[in-house]
Amino acid sequence: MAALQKSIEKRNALIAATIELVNNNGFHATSMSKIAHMAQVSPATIYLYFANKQDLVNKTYIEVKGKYTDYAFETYTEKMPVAAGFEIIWKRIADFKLKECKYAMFLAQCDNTPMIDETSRQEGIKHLQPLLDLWARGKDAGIIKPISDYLLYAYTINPLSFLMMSEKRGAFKLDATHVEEAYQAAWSSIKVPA
Amino acid sequence: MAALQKSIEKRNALIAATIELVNNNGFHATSMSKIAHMAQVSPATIYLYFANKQDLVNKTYIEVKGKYTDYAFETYTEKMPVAAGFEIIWKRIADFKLKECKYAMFLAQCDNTPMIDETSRQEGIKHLQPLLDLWARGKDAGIIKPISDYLLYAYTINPLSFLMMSEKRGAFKLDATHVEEAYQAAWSSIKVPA
DNA sequence: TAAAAAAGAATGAACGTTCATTTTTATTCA
DNA sequence: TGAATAAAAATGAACGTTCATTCTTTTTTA
Repeated sequence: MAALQKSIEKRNALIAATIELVNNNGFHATSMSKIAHMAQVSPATIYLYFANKQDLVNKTYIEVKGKYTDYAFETYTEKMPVAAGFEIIWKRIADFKLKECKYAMFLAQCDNTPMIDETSRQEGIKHLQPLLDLWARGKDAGIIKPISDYLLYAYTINPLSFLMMSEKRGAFKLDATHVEEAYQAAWSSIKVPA
Repeated sequence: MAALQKSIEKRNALIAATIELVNNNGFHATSMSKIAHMAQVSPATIYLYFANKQDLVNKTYIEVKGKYTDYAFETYTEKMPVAAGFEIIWKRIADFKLKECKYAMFLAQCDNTPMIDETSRQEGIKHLQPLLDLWARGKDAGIIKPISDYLLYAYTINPLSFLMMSEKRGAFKLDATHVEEAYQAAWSSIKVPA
């Protein structure tokens, strides 16, 4: 059992090192030997846990995407009214992007480059289903505009990535006031006018 | 004059090759020899036009960003009313992201990875000034919500990047109806309610 | 005919990955 | 319980390849 324990620690260390190095230097400048060095492991050891570099980065992506969606839906239940449920999910996601911004940055990089295999990308999307279901409920009830889920995502959730990135670059501080303003902007853009 | 002419053609070919290869394979998998081959030039020749790979990609970024902002503001003048001016700029940008999507994809990749030097990044931002001025006018007139320009950008312009990327992946078709819906969402999110 | 532009071949460094060993762990038997 | 041993995990060195860049030579231009 101690052996398995140790293995999981090493795997976690490798994934953590991958995230940090890719965030700071990009995928192209992140070599297997640098990942190994940061995880305090031999380069050869990586290949006991992952088939190759592509597999390592794919698995890292899926793992981080999982953390993201788990966090997003943790306090949400399907019984909640549409508007309240949306606010809860939106604010959890905002929270995640602020508090776990190393994860959010990694996802932003993955989502805007060809570094992730298409299959792994789709694997990561699956867990957003509760949000899509909420939107379907909202459209049926005439609370949310009857437009594509891609548009809804683009105007509510995705802006948070831009804001997180701007903050990371030091151009902008996303404090509690800004978060509330951002939420109002998000909700304004998709709610059916009274 | 023929010599200079030829030089500009080669430079353009190198920049076009860089955009295409980076879009398809990412910065990490785009080698100088592949760029040279696609531009029908010797690898050594690249170094007559650019100091090194980083310089090549920085200059490509600035050039593409210039095309983007030139296009965005082409039909806009400062005399226009706020709402009309915003609609014109927004729709020009939407147009650019749809019609010149190879440029838009390249910018999305640059803006979400560490592949561009910070100085080149800031060089590229400068040309957005007319939009910032328009927003200042709109805030003064009580037409646009008095919130940070980063929030305004995040909720109006940036969603177009996400939609363009979704379309590029084949998940979504951004037709004229969707563009109009997206514009309404954008404007709803930043206008002061009546 | 001199200068500028371009070329292909060559460079050392760094890459991802594999290989031959060594170290660690778990199991077996006294 | 403790030495013997087999299996698993981990290693550092080495592999062939590819990289960005430079060097020397050739071609083109003025």
